[in-house]
Amino acid sequence: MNVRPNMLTPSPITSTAVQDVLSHCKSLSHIKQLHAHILRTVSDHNLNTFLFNLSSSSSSISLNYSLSLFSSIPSPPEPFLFNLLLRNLSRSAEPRATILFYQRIRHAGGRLDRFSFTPILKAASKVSALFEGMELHGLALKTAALSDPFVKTAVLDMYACCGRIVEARKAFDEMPQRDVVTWNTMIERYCRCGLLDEAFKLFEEMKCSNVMPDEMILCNIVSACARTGDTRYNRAVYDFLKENDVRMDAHLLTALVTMYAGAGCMDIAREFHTKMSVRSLFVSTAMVSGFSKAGRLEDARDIFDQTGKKDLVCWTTMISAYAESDHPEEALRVFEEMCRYGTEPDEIAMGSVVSACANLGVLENAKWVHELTHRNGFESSLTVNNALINMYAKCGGLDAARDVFEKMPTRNVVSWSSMINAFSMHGEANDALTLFARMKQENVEPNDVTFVGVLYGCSHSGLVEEGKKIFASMSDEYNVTPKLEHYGCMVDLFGRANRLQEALEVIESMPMAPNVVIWGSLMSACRVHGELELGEFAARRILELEPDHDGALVLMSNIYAREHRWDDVRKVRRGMEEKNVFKEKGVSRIDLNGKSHEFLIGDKRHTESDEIYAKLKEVVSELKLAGCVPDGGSVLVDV
DNA sequence: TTAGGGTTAG
Repeated sequence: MNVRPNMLTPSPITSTAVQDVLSHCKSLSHIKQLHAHILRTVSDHNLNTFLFNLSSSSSSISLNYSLSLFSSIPSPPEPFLFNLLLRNLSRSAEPRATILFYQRIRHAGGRLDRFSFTPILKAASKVSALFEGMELHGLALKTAALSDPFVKTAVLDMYACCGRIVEARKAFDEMPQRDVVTWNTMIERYCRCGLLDEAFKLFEEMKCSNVMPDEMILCNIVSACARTGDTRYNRAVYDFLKENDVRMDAHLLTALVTMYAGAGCMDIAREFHTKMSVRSLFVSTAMVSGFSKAGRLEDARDIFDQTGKKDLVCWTTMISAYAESDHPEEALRVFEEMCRYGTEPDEIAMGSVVSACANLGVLENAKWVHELTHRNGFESSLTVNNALINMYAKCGGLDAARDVFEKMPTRNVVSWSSMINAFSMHGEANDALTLFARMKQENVEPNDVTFVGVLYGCSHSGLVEEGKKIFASMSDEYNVTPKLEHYGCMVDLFGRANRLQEALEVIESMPMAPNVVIWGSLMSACRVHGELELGEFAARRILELEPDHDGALVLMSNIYAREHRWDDVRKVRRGMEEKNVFKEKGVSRIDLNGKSHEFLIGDKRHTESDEIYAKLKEVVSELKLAGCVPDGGSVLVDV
């Protein structure tokens, strides 16, 4: 770089030349050379231009150099000289430097003008410097800069960012006039600290005050609506946008798509999604997630396939979509594809793969995925290990689940609950209770999920008294309010133990309305114990809630059949056929030497079907000899 | 020679 046209008599360079040369300065020594040249030409004007241009740069070298220049100026500088520097310091990675510089100006007896306040206040907001912010507020009041709406909005924002939302609102209320930016600042800050109702109230007030909301404000309102999870707001927003013909930019569309996708309104989400000219990965991932939650896997896959460069979150969304909707094989395929494309899984991605394997229910696959987690370095990951416990439990690998649990370096309440649930699922209620006691010894607070596991174990193993005690301890000892599923466990506990009256009492004493599952539990208990009258009562309650409930309809027709009310039987059966209601069939699956064998009721598809039925006959006759008589009551008409 | 507001996925 050569900024010296003549070594002996340097001539002054023009402002544009200063700007141009400065833009080519790559290091501190370049800047110093230029500075030296300007000093030798003794031009105040050029020095100011030099300062301006230094201050307008975003590089920290230039900003630091202009700071050092200011400290060498003997008399207090005029605001027009440093306002640009304040602005760029406040936007830099070190906003605190703005406040330090401001303090130096004050110390040197310099004054601020209305343009100086906003960047310093902004810096105070960024670093939560409430004390300095308040000082500036006072100073603005004294110098009448506060009459400037920009300064007032910055003061408001400073209070809100420093956690003083009440003071922010006070500043807002004191403003004689508010434009759309002021309204938005206040609304956005309310949203940020979770005061959504206040934000909505203010939005309504704003509309009454004849200020038209713009896309930024609507963006905030939409995101607030999404956060409430209250779908009534969604419709209101939609109508407002349609009625007012609002212009929509990418931010607003993003907020809209994520809100509607999150709420499961996928057709509206798609409407906005197609309006986007550039679709960010965020938005596409939100669409994939929304479609998969709405059970529309093919639509989810379409969006996923249309998405160009995918990141880990996007891949994971698709993997869990398949894992959670009974397509575990597809989940594993997508995972393998992701790895082929060179995306390394993290804990969450790995957890989704593990839960896909859990739903596959095949122990061989479970072992394979377990190895995979080790190969990827997740041996000590809490979430992955928790998922492994659940996976092994669902795949019949109780010992493997226990092994994972015992080897975990750290455990949380999820780990304990998962292991307790694993024991309960396998009918090992005593082990579940022992583990529950150990959990207590190790001072891990149980949560509602833990109690579902413990109570489930008790009900399946007939530990009625133990179950009663534990249920009572929930609120007495642990401050966990029983939910619907806990009452369900209690109904099941009494029902299985043929204490049907007590089961009914649980239902009657519940603080919430019993659902189909609760009545269903009572109904099956009645069927098993031949309590037809109470069973019919439960079945009727179910049919009130869900007229096509297969189990209740089958039970009703069986009851009528026992009583030889054949007309009623035919009526129920015909109704079921007309409405295409079929008893959902339970599937049994056995994995043998890496092969999975599936059986339905009356199923003859298996290649060794004849041998299997012959063996079954043998077993049943041995059972009869041992005094066990199969109950044909519930298959009277069903078969 | 300058100024105040935004969204978002597993």
